[in-house]
Amino acid sequence: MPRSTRRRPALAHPAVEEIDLYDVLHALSDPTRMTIVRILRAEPERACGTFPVDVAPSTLSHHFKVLRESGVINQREEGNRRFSALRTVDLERRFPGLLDTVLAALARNEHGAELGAEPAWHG
Amino acid sequence: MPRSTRRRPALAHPAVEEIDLYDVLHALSDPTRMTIVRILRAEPERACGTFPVDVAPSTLSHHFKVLRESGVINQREEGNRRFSALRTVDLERRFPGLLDTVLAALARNEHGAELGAEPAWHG
DNA sequence: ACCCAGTTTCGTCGTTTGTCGAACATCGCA
DNA sequence: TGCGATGTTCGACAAACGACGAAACTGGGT
Repeated sequence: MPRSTRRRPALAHPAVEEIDLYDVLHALSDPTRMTIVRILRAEPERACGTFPVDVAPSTLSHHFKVLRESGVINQREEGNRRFSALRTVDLERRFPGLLDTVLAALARNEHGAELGAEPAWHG
Repeated sequence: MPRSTRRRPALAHPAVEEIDLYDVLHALSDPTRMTIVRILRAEPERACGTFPVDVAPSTLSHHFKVLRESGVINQREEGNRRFSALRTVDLERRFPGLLDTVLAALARNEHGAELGAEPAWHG
C-alpha cells in the first residue's frame, strides 16, 4: 500500500514577493503566535512541541499553520518532528524593519505599561 | 427635556501607557482601516465622512471606533462633524517606529509584489 | 509486528469580526 | 419649529477565529 510511497504534501509557504502585509499583521496580532515569534527570534530553529505555550496541541498546530501561511515562519520536516524558524531574511527583504520594530514594541507592551511613563501627556 | 442639557458621552481614548500592541496590530490588519490611517498620515485632521472608502456609514463608524479604542486615532467633535487624527506622537512614544515602519511596509505591499524582486531566493 | 511520541486533520463549539439597513441623535440653518 | 446633513447605535447575519477532543497519520524504537 502507499505506505512510504505516498509523500506527505509539501508544506505551503508563500514566496517572498507574495507575503501579504495584512496576513502578517493578523498573524502577529495574537498573543500565542507572538510568543512563538519572540522565542523563535532567539534561536535559529525549534521543534513545534517544545514551545512553552499553554494550549492544546491541535491549537498550537493551527497557530503554526497561520504563521507559516502568512510567511512569518518556515517549517521543515525532520523525521517525526517539525522544525520552525523565523523567515527573518525574507521578511526583512519584503518589509524592511517590520519584524524588529514589532518585536521591540512587544517588549514595551509587556513591562512598558507601568514603568517609564513621563508625568502625563495629551496628544 | 434634556435636549442640550445631556452631554454626549465623551469619546473613549486609551491613555498612552494603555495602548496595547495587539489591539494596534489588529486595528491595522484590516484594509479599510489601513486606508484610513494612510490618508490620515498625510493630513493633520479629517472629517469622518470625507474618506474615500466604499463602505456603509455604519461600517465606517465601526472602523473608526476600532481605531480610536485601540489608540491609533484621536477623535474630536466639532458641531455636527467628528474629526479624526492620527495619534502619531503617542504611538511614537509607546511603540517607537512602529507606525512609520508599518506604513512603509504598506507601500511595498501594494506595488511591491510585481516589482523589485531579485532573481529568486529561498529562506 | 507492535506501540509510542510527535503533529496534523477533522468536527464542533462559542465568540468575534465585518458588513449592512433601519432607527435614532445632534447640530446648523431656514 | 422643522428639515437636512452628519454620525452613531442597534440588531441581524454570514464568515472567520481560537479553542478543544477525538481520530489518524508518521517515523523511530522495542
